Amino acid sequence: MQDALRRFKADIFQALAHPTRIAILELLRDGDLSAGALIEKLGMEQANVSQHLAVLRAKQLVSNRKAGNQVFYSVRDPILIDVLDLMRTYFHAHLKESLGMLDELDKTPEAVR
Amino acid sequence: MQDALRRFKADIFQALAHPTRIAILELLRDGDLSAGALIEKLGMEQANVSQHLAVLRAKQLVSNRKAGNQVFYSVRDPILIDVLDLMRTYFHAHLKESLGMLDELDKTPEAVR
DNA sequence: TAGGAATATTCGAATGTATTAATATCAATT
DNA sequence: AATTGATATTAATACATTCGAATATTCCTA
Repeated sequence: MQDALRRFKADIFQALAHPTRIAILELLRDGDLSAGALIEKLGMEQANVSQHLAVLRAKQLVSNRKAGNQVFYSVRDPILIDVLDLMRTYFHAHLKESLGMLDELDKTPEAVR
Repeated sequence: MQDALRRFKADIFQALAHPTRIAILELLRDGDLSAGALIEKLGMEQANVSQHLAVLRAKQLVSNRKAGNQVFYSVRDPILIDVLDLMRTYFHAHLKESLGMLDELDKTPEAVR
């Protein structure tokens, strides 16, 4: 049982373990977006984004609703946003040591982080 | 820059994306443990655990200190524990739907979750 | 109902990750 | 300095993930 739980947790983290999927969740932070809107904002291949969305769907991190021609995605549980926020705190505390990005970080507009 | 940040975040999540590594962090929750103690508690191959520890070290999720013959590990930043706790809340909210574990879950002693 | 727009799926090649077995390193002890 | 105990590293194999290209599906509208 413990192990099943940990596999479940690991699966969620695995779903978060890609820059594009993180970008998607961050874009969905403030509300729904259509697949097309995501593709445009990400500036990536349609198929690629669609595949990443499939991963997020499979792990149930997002929910989707069809509206005619389009599919709108949203973050399924706001706890996930809390997790991302907590991690952001973590990243800010450790990015400097981990990479040599301290100067760049300080110059980065708030909105970007 | 944005992208570098997301790669960094994804890397951290990647480090968390394995049941054994989650188990290690959970074992380290309440204090340091030697590699040997971890190996014993996990009941896994020495080399395997050591490699997972290497991943956690590489991503700086744990710190280690040598004490003679042994190496003691600890969670480097308590925020990580908070993240795991948040995730636990998440799992409890969604485990039932995600897997068919509801019965097992209800039978599981509190201490295990 | 044919065509077009939006999205999803499948396939293959490249790359990355996990595991085991074998070996190496390092510190303590004799 | 040789041996032992604790931990780390390397190498090989198996398995999973990612990506782009091509194709399929679904819904809308002419």
